[in-house]
Amino acid sequence: MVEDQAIEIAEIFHLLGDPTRLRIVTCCLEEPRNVGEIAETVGVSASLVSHHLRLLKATRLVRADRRGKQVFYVAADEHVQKVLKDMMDHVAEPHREAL
Amino acid sequence: MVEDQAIEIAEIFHLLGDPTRLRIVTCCLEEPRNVGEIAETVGVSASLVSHHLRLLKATRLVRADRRGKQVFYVAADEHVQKVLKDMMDHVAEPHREAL
DNA sequence: CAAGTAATTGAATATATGTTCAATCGTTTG
DNA sequence: CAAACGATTGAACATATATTCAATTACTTG
Repeated sequence: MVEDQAIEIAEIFHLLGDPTRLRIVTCCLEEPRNVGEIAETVGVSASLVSHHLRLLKATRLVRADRRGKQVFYVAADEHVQKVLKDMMDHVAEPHREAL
Repeated sequence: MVEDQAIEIAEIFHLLGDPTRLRIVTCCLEEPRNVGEIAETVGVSASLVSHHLRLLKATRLVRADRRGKQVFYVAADEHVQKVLKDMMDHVAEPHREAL
């Protein structure tokens, strides 16, 4: 893997590497959710959610869609879903000791 | 996703979210590589590689195997490979503008 | 157009983190 | 056993980052 690729991919992993941000992404993985919903679901302030969404949007991990006063966010594509699913499998798998 | 899961998964993403560390993991993805090889391939000091490998080992993303003076490291399981592959697909995909 | 609601922004801060350098440890071998 | 080699460790430091709070923007509606 060349360094440019590594930097680009690491940037995405880095975004998913914060618990709050990860929960924000998973919150709008299936269907668009507005900032208020996300904030309540994740259990943090709308301000914090907005800060995180700005980063996620900048890297195209989510897309924004304003409807009146609210802004709805949804996960950008299916790769994110696959990555998350693989990672959940990884965590679910029992640890192998002393191979 | 519950918070405990989020924290555990985010911890792994966080480890892959640093370019140097990501390159270290990909370096020993196919076959075991010793610290010196990894350091030369990635282009950083053995000390830095060792620091990163300690974190990666603690989260079971890599496993260590000493052979004489050298210590060989290899990626822990196939989930990491799948996750990396999905992410490379994601990056490779052309960006969709103005959907 | 004023009030109210939803979301964003910016500054400030406390904390976490990547990297370097020197010292130490574990192993082999002369 | 001493020297050499590979790897690890710890301290120190500069930088990055998550979070909070207050102020501001965007939009709707009375």
